[in-house]
Amino acid sequence: MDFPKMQKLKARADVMKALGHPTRLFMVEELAQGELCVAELTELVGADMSTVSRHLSVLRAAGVLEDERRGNCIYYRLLCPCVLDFFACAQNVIDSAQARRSA
Amino acid sequence: MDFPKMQKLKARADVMKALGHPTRLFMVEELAQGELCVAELTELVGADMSTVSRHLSVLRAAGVLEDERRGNCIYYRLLCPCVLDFFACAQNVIDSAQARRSA
DNA sequence: TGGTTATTTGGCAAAATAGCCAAACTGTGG
DNA sequence: CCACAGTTTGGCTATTTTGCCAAATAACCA
Repeated sequence: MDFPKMQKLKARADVMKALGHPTRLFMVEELAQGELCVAELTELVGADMSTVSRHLSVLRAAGVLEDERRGNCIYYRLLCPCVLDFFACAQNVIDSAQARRSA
Repeated sequence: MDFPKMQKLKARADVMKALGHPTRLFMVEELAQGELCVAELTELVGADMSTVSRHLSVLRAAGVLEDERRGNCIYYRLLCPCVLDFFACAQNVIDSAQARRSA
């Protein structure tokens, strides 16, 4: 496999990987309805704020979210709503597997 | 967060996570064009066959692939082609981030 | 200036992942 | 039955990820 192709694969995999954690998936779902600050997300997630902050930075690094400081708070926003389509497909994968197991 | 919701999130995250590796992404791309056996995928990937086999089992466990034995060979098939849409979206995320950095 | 709130970062330990080798397993054909 | 090709699994180490605490940073207000 040549190097540029490899890099492209890695970049794409990083986006998927960023979404490959329950907490991060949850936060993306919540942010689909509008921006939220770290404190609000921390409340929703129910983990340490430092943990939430780290998850957010993973999503930001992957290009999924962007942040904006307003006063004391830092608000996070969903950048590419197309990632929401992942959820439906992932559910489809799960449901199909379930149906296959039942059959 | 209640327990059933948590489990649903985890299941979806597992699908994303399964796709969150360059080698696995590559294999899914190749399998989009038709089934391949482990030996063929090993040749394409260029890693140890045991490594390829483990990656395939991750994708199978996530419900992305299914396998079928025919004689000596085990063929893997893509189950939900909708995962291919992930690729376009992931590229979109990457390109948008790139554009933002340039601006 | 100092105090307070919101957030990130450093540091650490536990857990998960990745990759290789070697051994085991599965079906084929003599 | 044996030998062989294709595949998976056990076992190991190296690396990465996760999550908490504590300390640092950033912006507000008095």
